[in-house]
Amino acid sequence: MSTKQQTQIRILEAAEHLFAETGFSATSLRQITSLAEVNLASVNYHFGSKKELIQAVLQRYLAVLMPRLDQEFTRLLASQQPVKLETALSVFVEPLVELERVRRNGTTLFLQLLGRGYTDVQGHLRWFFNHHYGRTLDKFVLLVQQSCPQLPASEIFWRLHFSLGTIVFTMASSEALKDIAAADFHEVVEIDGVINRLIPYLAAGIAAPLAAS
Amino acid sequence: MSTKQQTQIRILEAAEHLFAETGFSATSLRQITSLAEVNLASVNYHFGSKKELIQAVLQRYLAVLMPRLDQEFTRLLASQQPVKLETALSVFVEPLVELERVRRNGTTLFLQLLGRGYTDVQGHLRWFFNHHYGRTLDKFVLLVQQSCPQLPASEIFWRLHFSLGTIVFTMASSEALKDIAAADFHEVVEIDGVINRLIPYLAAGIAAPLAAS
DNA sequence: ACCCAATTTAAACAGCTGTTTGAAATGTAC
DNA sequence: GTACATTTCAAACAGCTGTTTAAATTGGGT
Repeated sequence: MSTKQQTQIRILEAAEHLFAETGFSATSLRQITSLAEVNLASVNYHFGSKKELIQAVLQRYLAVLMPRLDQEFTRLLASQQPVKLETALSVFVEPLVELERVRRNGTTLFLQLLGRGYTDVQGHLRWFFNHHYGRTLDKFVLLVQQSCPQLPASEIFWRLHFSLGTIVFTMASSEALKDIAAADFHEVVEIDGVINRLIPYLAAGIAAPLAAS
Repeated sequence: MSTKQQTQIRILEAAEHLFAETGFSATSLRQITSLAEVNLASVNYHFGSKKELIQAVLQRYLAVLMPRLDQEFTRLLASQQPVKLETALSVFVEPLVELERVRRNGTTLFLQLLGRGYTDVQGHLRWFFNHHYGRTLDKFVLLVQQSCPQLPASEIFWRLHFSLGTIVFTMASSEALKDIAAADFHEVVEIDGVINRLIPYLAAGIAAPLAAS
């Protein structure tokens, strides 16, 4: 019993590390099992297939994060007057940072995995997300719509996807960016530093005045 | 002579189509050669390797685009007073749209390829870019710095990379986004429509007020 | 028509991929 | 300690990858 969990967790931790670093399809099961120091066949024995392993890796974080977010969205929606956009965005920070409890460097790992999930296997994660957490995401969209009543829904759709791109790309390449920032500006930035730099950028972008068409 | 070019071009056009749609590493040479209706070995004969084929695909557009951009940047830098940020960003539009001349749907194809290049083979394209077009990119950064004198250089660094992420992610998944927009908002958007929606978003994000730290 | 170079072709190469198999080992309950 | 279920393991599977080879074909210049 303890041995079984031992193996499963060894696989999960090796997998998420390699997935975040190199991407899902570029990481082979043999790389994972040799880093985890387990037998190759144990991935298929414990998880069924590589695809299901990927889902298990993501679910470990999503199962913690999404209920927390849902709770926060619901709380903000219940307040009488519409919230400020920056407030709605800031709601992400604490639940994300709490992923450190799932695992050391959990926040960075999860955000990198999210980035990989969207760019690696195109469209797959988007479907998975909408299917499992559509309700929660709808609440957030509603929150943004309330905070930007001057923007038509279609414009908010586009700008939220622009923002998703900003986050996902930044996180997928956050290691490289942190290295460049350190070299060029002698600046040491941690993951919450990146998040706190992102929020004003995203808030300004989402709430930007409409272009004169 | 005409036959040789015929084959090379058939390969390039099949390759860029598949690369844009599925990504570089997920596209096999056999997919390319069977779509192009040429022999498998002709890729290695004409281009040397898959890696060099990828570079050739990108260079076909970059060789047209980057000199045009460099010219525009130089022109704007020569003007006496600093330009508005939206002006600096708008400079990209026309050269990008002119890629339609390289090939039908050239703008979309190139931007998708750019997205793939950054997300697919992590870090590789970034190096390639800085190495070949670093001078041009520096001019653009200077332009942005002049238009946002209140922002420290390091903040501009981060925000420009946020913007790169926005563009690259949006373009890599632009087909999916256009489909969703059509289904949910009965909205027909073309590539220049996406670009024109991006500019106010990016301009507002880059010029966002500094967060109170 | 001949020659030489450029190009195309089918076949095979070694290496990697995810997955399956059946036997060996381990753990657990009686 | 014996029986049973769980887990590990080495080996092999078929299928795909990019690349190379050497022979066959094609092209243009003389």
